[in-house]
Amino acid sequence: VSQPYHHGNLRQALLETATALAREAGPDAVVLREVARRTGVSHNAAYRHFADRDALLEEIANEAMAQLERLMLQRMGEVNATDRHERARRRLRATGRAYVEFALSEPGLFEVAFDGFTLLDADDAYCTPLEGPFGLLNVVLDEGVVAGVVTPEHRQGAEVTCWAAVHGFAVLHQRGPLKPVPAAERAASLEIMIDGLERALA
Amino acid sequence: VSQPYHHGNLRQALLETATALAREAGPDAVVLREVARRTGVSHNAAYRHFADRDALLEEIANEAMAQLERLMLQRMGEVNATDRHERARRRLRATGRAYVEFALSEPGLFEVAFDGFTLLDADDAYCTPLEGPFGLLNVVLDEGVVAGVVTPEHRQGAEVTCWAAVHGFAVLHQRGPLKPVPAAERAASLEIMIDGLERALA
DNA sequence: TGTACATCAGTGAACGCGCGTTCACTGATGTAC
DNA sequence: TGTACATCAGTGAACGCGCGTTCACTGATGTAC
Repeated sequence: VSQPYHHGNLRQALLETATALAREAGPDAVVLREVARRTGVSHNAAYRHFADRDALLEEIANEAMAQLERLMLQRMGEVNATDRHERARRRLRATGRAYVEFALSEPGLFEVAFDGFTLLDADDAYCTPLEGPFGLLNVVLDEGVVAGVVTPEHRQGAEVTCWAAVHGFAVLHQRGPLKPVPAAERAASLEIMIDGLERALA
Repeated sequence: VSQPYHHGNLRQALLETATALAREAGPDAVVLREVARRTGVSHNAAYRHFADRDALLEEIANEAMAQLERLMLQRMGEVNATDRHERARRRLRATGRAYVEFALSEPGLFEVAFDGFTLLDADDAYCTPLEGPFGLLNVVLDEGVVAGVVTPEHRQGAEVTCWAAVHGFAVLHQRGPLKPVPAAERAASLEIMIDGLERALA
């Protein structure tokens, strides 16, 4: 037999295939039978490792969210200004830019990351997420207050404003009516928006 | 026969049923066979009136977009300030609020309205939409410039900033991670965001 | 005014597709004695 | 060191589902003469 009966690390292999499918075409493309096919395994083998399709999707979503966070952290880390004020400003901007960058360069993963919430009920417990991209945004905003980039009065609710702006920008350009806007113009208009956000927070 | 063989206005009836389905559960719920079932007609009768499922969906999407625009116009019209500056300010705010109001009160239609663009290719011709909700936003922003609510330097790109903000706000609360935020808190945070946008434009 | 006939609107059966999930199974692995 | 046996991982067939779309049809309508 060319392939051993026991795969060895099927769980990981399935996750990778599924992630690849998600990258290519979003959540709907993550189809159990196709994942199995591509991994070269029978169509029901996945049930040894995941309760059902939703469980598999959830893991991909978590990983995607982590990737988004990692990119934000990386872009923040690339800021090398020494001046405290300037540094906080740039880190704030870098965070927002990274969010949009991820959404537009990995549309499938971005979609998967935010799709799980559809199942969420409107009257589920609301736990302020201190972790993840949202948590990171809060950190950077707090830095902004300390460095004088964000006025204390404008700090409250700033998370939502900033998040909404970058998220909306991403969605409108990724799969919305602004999809045909050329990349250069899109980049310019993102800078304009971030300028505006800075003014809103100052 | 209780029902006449010829329906008389089947096209309209199908559209209404389909819109009802879209309202209840979004684009995926608009299933030809279900539309036919609910309209009390054979499952393929729709093909006399629509080329295919996509054609039907597109009509619902257009109608949904028109409804969104109508709500925005209505809320703008309800502003009764006489002072020019105050009036422009309030109309601007009302426009944004109406956008979010529609998205959250008619999530299914809102989703349908923006779903058609998924098929759009990234390198399709980019025609600045002078009509529709986006056009309306531009009108209100121009009014803002005249009335001194929006600085001329900040007018450029303001459409995208404002649109992105309200759209992101809507999406995050409608089917995103902010879904569990209670209505009162959500309303307050929307006002904070609009305050911020005003500062960004001034 | 009456009737033949073209046209239109709706029907019922069928095609082809693909999915998620379950069932009873078989092949491989490793551990206790 | 060798072997019985429990356990685990993967298989193949099948179930039940529902969809969009097409085909050849039939029932109703209206118009030309």
